[in-house]
Amino acid sequence: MGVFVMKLRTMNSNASNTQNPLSGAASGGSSGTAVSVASPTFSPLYQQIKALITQSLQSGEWKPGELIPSEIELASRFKVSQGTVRKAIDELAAENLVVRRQGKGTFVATHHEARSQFRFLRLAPDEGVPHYPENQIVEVKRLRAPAEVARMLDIKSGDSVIFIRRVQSFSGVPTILDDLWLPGAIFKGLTAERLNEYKGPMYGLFETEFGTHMIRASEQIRAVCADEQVAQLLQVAAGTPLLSVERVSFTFGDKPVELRRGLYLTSHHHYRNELN
Amino acid sequence: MGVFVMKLRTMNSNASNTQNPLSGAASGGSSGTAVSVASPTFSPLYQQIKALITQSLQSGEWKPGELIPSEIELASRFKVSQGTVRKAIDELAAENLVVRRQGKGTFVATHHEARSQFRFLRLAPDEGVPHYPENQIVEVKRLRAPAEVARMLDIKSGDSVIFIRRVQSFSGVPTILDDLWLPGAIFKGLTAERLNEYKGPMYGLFETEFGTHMIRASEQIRAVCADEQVAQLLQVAAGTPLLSVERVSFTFGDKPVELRRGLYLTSHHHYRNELN
DNA sequence: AAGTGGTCTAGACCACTAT
DNA sequence: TAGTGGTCTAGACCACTTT
Repeated sequence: MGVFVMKLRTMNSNASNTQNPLSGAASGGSSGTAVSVASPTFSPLYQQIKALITQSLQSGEWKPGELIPSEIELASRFKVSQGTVRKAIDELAAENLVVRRQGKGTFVATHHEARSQFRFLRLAPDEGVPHYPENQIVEVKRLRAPAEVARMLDIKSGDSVIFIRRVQSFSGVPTILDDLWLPGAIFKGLTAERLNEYKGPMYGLFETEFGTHMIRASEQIRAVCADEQVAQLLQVAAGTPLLSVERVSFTFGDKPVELRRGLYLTSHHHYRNELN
Repeated sequence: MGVFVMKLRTMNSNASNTQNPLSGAASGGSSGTAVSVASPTFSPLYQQIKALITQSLQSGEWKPGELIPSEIELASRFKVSQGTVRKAIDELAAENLVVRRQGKGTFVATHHEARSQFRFLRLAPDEGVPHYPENQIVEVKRLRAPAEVARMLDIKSGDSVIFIRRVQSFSGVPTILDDLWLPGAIFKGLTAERLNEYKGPMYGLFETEFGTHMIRASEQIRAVCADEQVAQLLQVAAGTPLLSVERVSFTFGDKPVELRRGLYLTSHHHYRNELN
């Protein structure tokens, strides 16, 4: 591994420390590692280290919830200073891929924690504290991906996808109707039983049972009116205004692995967003 | 100023460098400076420096768009290392209070820049690239703050507030109806003429003309139906579903200085949100 | 007491911009 | 050429957690 990093180091004119007087050698288009440069842009060492750590996260060398090696140990492994490892981990922590705990170590982020329950659920009650809703699976079936769905999931039209429809309720009041489309190749074997058995956030199940960790998502929000079918499922009058939240979720490598269309009843809840 | 920082330093058991062997002295509840501890919690030096820089931003010592002193100069002024100043500025940059430009320096953030035009405007067209909308001021008047508005703006019920109603259009199509309430004490002299004369983002005008820089905002989003009056202003049928976006904007010191209720037509646009 | 992340410093060199 | 922010290192000590 040391040699590997040395290689990386020489890929940039970045050898500033006196102990490693490797110089010049602007980014050569040599072997095609994951970190190799697509453009001849400058890439600092800590970014390369970050990429290496991310690879270990993706490959499952360190699993969600587990402790990763200490900064000193990683520095030794990669043959860089602790400060450089620290900066790499700083960015990973900012992206919620890992969680730092002073005195204990750095842990792989997981969706099985109270802390991250509301990271992807932005609907909050107008009054009172947020609660996690009850789930009711309405339907689970396999189908062939329509063109639109295939495009969003970056798979071929007609490929197998798993369709899930569920209703989420707060204190027994139906509030969210979700339709999900998941690539069949990744979520093979996902059934209504498994979804119903599982108590907790769906992304936790995906992470544990299918090895797929959602790391970010992109949402498009619109206002729509409930049609007859939706109105019945949410137990409201047809024509009731609803928030339409279309989400694409991504795992490592910016790979889309979930398409979701949520309809939110906002009579007593709202979608919360902080602009910074 | 040097003495001031020395004081700060001794407020924590934080004097780790060998050149400044000030020791112990756990946070005493002494004099009430801006940085003084409300709770006896540990506050690192760079946070204190960050607070001092923020004060200079708030006081207008460095105005929006201007260059602030270099890291080395600030380090000298505050009698700390460049690395400590750097970490303070890193956080200010992450919060969009300043902008770093390699080789040029660090600048005070401003709302008069293409970069930040869409920081507080999340409505994007379903197809094509985002554009900044045309403004049409419908109404500007002074009134006494209703209880609800006063509560949100942290002023007294009945205090003077300025009410603004405007319509924003994309390519001539009315899409956003905004109602704004601003504290009269801060925005004294704001008229329809000034709003109409001014080309560019409203927050830029607030920043330049009223010395009030919005630094963050909190939004609550719901789905509603257009009533008769709204429908007429947006030139749609009554009952059309609209996004209701209720925003409270804050300036330094978490002081609320704007209440805004936007109604967004989402037939050909959507509210974009990235979850990380 | 030992190990972890968190802070702070000092010094070197690199990348970028302006003069 | 000089000045700025950006990266990298090495070493010290602090705060927190566990043994």
